Amino acid sequence: MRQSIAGSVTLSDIAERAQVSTSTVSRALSHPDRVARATHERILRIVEEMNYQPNVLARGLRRRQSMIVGLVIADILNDFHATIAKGVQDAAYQRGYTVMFGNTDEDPMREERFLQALNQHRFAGLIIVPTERSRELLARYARTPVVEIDRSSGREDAHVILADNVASSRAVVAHLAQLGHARIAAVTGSRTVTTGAERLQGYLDGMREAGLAVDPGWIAPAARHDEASGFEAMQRLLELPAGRRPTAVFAFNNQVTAGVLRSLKRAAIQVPQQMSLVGFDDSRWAQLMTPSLTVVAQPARDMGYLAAERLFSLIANPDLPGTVTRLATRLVLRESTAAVLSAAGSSSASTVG
Amino acid sequence: MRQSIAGSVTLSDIAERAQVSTSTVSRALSHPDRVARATHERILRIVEEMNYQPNVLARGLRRRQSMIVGLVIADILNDFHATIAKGVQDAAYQRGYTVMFGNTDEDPMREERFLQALNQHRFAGLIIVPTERSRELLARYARTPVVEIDRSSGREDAHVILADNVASSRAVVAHLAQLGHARIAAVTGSRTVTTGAERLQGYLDGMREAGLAVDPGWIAPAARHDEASGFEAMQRLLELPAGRRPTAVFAFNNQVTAGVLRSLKRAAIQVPQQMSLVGFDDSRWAQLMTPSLTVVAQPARDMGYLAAERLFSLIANPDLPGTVTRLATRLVLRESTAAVLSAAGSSSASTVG
DNA sequence: CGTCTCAATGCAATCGTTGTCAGCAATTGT
DNA sequence: ACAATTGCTGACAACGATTGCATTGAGACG
Repeated sequence: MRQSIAGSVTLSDIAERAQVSTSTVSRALSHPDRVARATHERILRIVEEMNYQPNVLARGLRRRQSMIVGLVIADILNDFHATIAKGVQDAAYQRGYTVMFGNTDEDPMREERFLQALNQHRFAGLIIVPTERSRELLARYARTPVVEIDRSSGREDAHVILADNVASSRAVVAHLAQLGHARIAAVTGSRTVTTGAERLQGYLDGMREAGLAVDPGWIAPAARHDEASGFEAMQRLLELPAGRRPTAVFAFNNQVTAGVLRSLKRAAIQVPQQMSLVGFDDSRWAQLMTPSLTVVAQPARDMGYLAAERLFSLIANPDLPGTVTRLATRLVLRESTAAVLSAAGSSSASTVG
Repeated sequence: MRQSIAGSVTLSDIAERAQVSTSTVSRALSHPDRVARATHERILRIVEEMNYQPNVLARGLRRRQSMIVGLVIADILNDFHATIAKGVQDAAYQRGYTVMFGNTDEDPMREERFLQALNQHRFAGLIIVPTERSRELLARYARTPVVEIDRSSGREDAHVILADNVASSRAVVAHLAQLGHARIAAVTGSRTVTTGAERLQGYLDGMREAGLAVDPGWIAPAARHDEASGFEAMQRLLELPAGRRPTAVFAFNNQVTAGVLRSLKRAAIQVPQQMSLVGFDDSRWAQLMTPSLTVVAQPARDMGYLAAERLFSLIANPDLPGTVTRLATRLVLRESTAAVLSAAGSSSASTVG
C-alpha cells in the first residue's frame, strides 16, 4: 500500500471513507468513550490505513493552545544544561509534547525574543533556568504554567526543582577537611543567583562545622559563569602569599572548573599533589581527565524529567500551589583530591603571613 | 502602559482600533507595498502599542506551512552535534524560523516519531545528520526541503554539507609520519556511514603517501559511535604483539576518542610518550585534558549555519538542483602527539613478533 | 465631462479541528 | 403503550489569519 503524501490526509477524508461526520472522527480520536465501539474501531482502522496525521496547527488554533513546551537554558554546550534538556525531552516525548529549546547565552534580548516566539506558538508551558531578568519577563506570562529549574527566580508561588546545594557544598568541605586541608578556597559563581548563594552558604557552614577559619581571600568570585572568569578567579587565588595560599579549591560549576584547571595548568601546579580540586557537575570528560575530577554530581537528567512532569501536572491543573523540590546530589570521589602535604611543607613559607 | 495579557490581541483588535478591515492589517504586516503609506504607519504604531503577536498557528493553518524547521541529530550531549545545533539556531533566529530539535540516540523509531511530529506541525524544512535508516524515512517527505549534514544518506539530488574528511585524515597521517611514526592505527567508526568510509580512505591514502605499509590489525572498527566501542577497539589494538603494536592511534570521532583514552588510562600507557593520539572533533575539554589533545577541528558551527542557509534557499526555491558542499577542517596540534621513541625502545620487545 | 485606470481597501471564503447543541433511535421504567 | 432516559451522531459555528475577487474613489486622458 502506498504511503500517502505527507500531510495531505485530513479529518474529512477519513470521515468520507468511514461514512460519518468529521465530528465523529474527531471524537473517535480524542474522546473514544463518546463514540460507539464499532465506529471507533472502524475509524481507527481507516486512520491507520490512510496514515492520517492530525494537523496540530488547526488543533492548536481551535483549542487555543498547542502541545509545545518551551525550555529556556543558557547554553546547550554546557553538559549540565544539555542533560537537563534530555530529561525534559524524554518526559515530553512520552506525553506527546514537543519541546522547543531556547539558547539564551545569558542574553536577556534573546530570552525575550524566544519567549515571544513561544507565545506566538501558544505554548502550553515553560521550563526555565532563570536569570536575573527572567522574573520580570515571566510576569508577562502570568497565566502560563512555569517550572524553574536549577535556580530560583524568587517569583512567588513558583514551582522549582533544585539540587541540594547547601548540603553538597558542606559535603565537599567535609571531604577536604578530612583529607587534612585547612586552607580551602571557593571559586564562586555569581552571588546573585540562588545557586551561587546556596553553595557559598554550604561552604561557610562546612568550614564552621570542620572548625576551620575562613580567610576572606579564599572566596574568589567568578564574575560570570564562564571559563574565563574561572581562570581569572584562580589566578587571584594563586597570587595570595604562600602562607595564605589555599591547598584545595572548590569550583562552583563546570565552566568555572575548566577555567580553574587552565590556570593551574599554566602555573604548572600539580593536581592533586600541590592542589586538591573539586568541581560541580559531572560529565564524561571529568572522568577521563588526568587526574580525573572529584565532583558533585547533580542528577541533571532527573531534574529535567521531574521538571517536565511537574509542568504537565501544572498544565492539567494550573492552580496547584507552588512547590520547591530539592534533589540530593552525589559526591563522586576521584583523583583530583588527595591528602594535604605534610604540615612542614605548607608552613615553611608561612613566615610571610 | 500596561502590557496586554499574553496572546490575547488579534488582527481584528488592531483592525478595530485602526478603523480598517483585518485584510488591510494583514497586508500591512506581510505585504507593506500593497497598503497606503499612511495606513501602514498608523497600523504599525497600533501594533506596537497593543503588543500584537501574530498567531502562528492560524497563519500556518492558512498558509499550509509553518515557520518551523526540524533538526535531527543523534545526541545533543555530543559537542559536535550540539555545536551544529547552535549554528542552525543562530541562522534560523535571524530569519524568524523556529528550530525543533530531535534527539534520536540513533534509534530509528525515535527518528520516525520525531519526523511525524514535525509533519504534524507542517514543518517547512529539515536538517538532518542521516543514519542508515534515514534514506527510507525521508522518502516519505519527498516534497519537503532537506539538507543533510556531516554525512550523506546517498539520496539522489540531495543537498549535503560535509567536512573534507579525506583530506583531514591524510593530514593526520602525514603529521604522525613526520613525527617518525610508522605503526599508525585507526579506530574507525561504522564503515557504513560515509564519514567513516571517507576517513578510512584518507587514512589509507595518507599511509600510502607516507610510504608506510598498513597492517590490517591496525584498523580497529568501533561497532557504534560511542565510548564503549572505542574502548573495546583500543583494547584489541593493545592485544597486538609488541612488534605490531601501533605507536600512534587516530580515533575517528570524539565519542570513540573518549573510549580510547579510557583504555589507555586503564593500561597505564602514557600519552604521548608511549602512544600518540589524534582525535576527530575539537571541544573545550580536549584543550584542558592533560595532555591536551591533538585533533581535527571541524567547523561545526559553520556547518550548521550553512546548512540552515542552504535550507532557506531551498524553501524559497524547492527546485534547486542538489549540491554538495565540503568545508575544510583544521589540524590542531597539541600535546597528545610526539615524536616516536627511539627504534631501540620500541623494537626491544619485538622479538616476540 | 465621461470613461478608463489603478491604487487602496473591504468582503467573504478558506485552512483543519473542536465543542456545543440538537436530533434521532433504542432502551428502560411505569 | 407511552414517556423519559441514554447513547450516538451530525450540523454548524467558531479559532485567527490570509488571499482572490469585488468595490470604491481619485486622477488621467481624450
